[in-house]
Amino acid sequence: MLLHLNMSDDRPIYAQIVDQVKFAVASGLLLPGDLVPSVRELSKQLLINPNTVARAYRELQGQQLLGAVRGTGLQVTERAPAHCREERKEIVRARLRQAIDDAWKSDLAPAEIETILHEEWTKSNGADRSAGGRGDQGDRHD
Amino acid sequence: MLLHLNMSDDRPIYAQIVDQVKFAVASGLLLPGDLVPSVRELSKQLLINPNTVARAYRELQGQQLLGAVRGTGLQVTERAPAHCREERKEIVRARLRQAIDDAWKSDLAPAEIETILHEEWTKSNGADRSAGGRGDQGDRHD
Amino acid sequence: MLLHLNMSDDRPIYAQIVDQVKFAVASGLLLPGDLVPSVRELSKQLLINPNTVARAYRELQGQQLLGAVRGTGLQVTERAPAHCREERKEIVRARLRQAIDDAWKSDLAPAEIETILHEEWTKSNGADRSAGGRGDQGDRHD
Amino acid sequence: MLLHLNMSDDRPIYAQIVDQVKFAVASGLLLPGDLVPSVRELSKQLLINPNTVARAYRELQGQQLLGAVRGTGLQVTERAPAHCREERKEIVRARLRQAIDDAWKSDLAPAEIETILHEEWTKSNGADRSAGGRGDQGDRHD
DNA sequence: GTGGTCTAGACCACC
DNA sequence: GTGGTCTAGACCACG
Repeated sequence: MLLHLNMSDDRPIYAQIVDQVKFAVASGLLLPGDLVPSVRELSKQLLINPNTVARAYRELQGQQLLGAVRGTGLQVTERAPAHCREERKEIVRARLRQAIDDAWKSDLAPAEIETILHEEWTKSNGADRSAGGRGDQGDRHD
Repeated sequence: MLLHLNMSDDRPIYAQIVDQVKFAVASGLLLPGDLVPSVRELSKQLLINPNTVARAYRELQGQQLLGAVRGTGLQVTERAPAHCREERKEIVRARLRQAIDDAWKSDLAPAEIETILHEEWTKSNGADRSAGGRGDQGDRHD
Repeated sequence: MLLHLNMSDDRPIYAQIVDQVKFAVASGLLLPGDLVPSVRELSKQLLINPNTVARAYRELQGQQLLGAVRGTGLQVTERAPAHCREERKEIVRARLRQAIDDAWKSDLAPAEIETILHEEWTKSNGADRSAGGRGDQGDRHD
Repeated sequence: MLLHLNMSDDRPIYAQIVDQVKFAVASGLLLPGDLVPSVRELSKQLLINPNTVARAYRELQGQQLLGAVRGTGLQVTERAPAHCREERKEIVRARLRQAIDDAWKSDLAPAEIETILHEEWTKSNGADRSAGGRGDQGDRHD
């Protein structure tokens, strides 16, 4: 399934959907021209109200990441991938900055901060990652 | 002034107060035994509803970082500094991990992530920091 | 090609077709007695659903701008040109009035409005127009 | 009453509200810092569902013309007036351009177009206008 | 009191 | 079938 929610997350459902779509676009799972699941279908998949899905999609349309093709559905726009990748990068950077900033403000020693940074980076690096483009983690391209 | 809020921040005011106090304790600005400003006084300083301050203090009492001294006010507990420092460290670590994780999930190239990490760390390191405790490092006038 | 659509326009496709035909009639590109393309052919040309074309033609028949000729197709009626020209004029007038009205309501200064009016008129006037009918009204310049 | 709807208008209610607010801001009826009517109050005034009002306000927040003050209401932002005035101007200009363009495309004679333009402008100019700033139709400029 | 989120279900226009 | 609009009513967090 393309999208999946985390009900125990405290973020609003609609916002999670927005983010999932952005993720999918940023990572190339959704390409320009692809149709996203219809409001009704996705709401059935996720067991939520269609309005909630519709709201998420509306938000994405407002940011011009999705475009309506009348009577057909909603389509990933041309500009979406660049936009999403850029946004993700900025978010990562902002989070990082804030974390580091907080560390300083909490009077953690520089060495201590650097240690944490290094630890987390190697840890994440060690985890065998596989994601990206069409083909997912499956090892076949039909 | 000990605390300052950011009204345009999207976090609840009471939570901002909680965090500010924790910061102050973690960084040694507030030491065990110090009295925090009274609900009434703080609410006047910050131009907010006394209930909001009260709620923040209640939260802090619940975490046993503040303790009531009858007829006097609320004071920082003995266990607070260690607790706060530990908590800050965990928060920093968690944020970092999440940022890195998101980077991976967004299909950013490892090199790209590492660059951002490095950039932000150097940037923060370059900024001449001065904060921290009382007596030993600071020249505060209150 | 006689008609061309703008899929990214927010107006319904069938309405766009209706308008295009009216334009063509108003400007003399289509004269009374001319046959419009068949539903099947036009839908193939424009890559749209035949139902959509049919709906547009139905609308035009309803306004008596097209008439069915049994076994032949739909042809432009005698009354169509005058009707279309009149309608276009009214639409232009209405749009203009609304734009000016909005300008007033928005508290734009009269001078400001007049400037915009003048600017747009000169601009459009400068663009070397070439349109127009067949035979008699030929290729007019200014 | 600050806002009023036109139920016979075919535009969505929420969009009408959005526009009304923008008008009010552009014309100085609402100034930065002013609170707009609460969702519940406005929905009662206009006899519509609170959700509909909320949606309009959400849209305005998305465009950063309104900002939430928690527990208090929604406030006109600093940047709103300039933004709204600019937008109105662009809308007027776009409508005008489109009307003129359509006129050309319909093969109306230049003189004819100019006549219409002139007629509508003088007509609107003749109507004794009064609007703008606080004080409504009073004839003073503070 | 304020706005924000979500559900449930109706009706519409378009293709 | 598609999305878009609107209503009605519930629940939550915040001040």
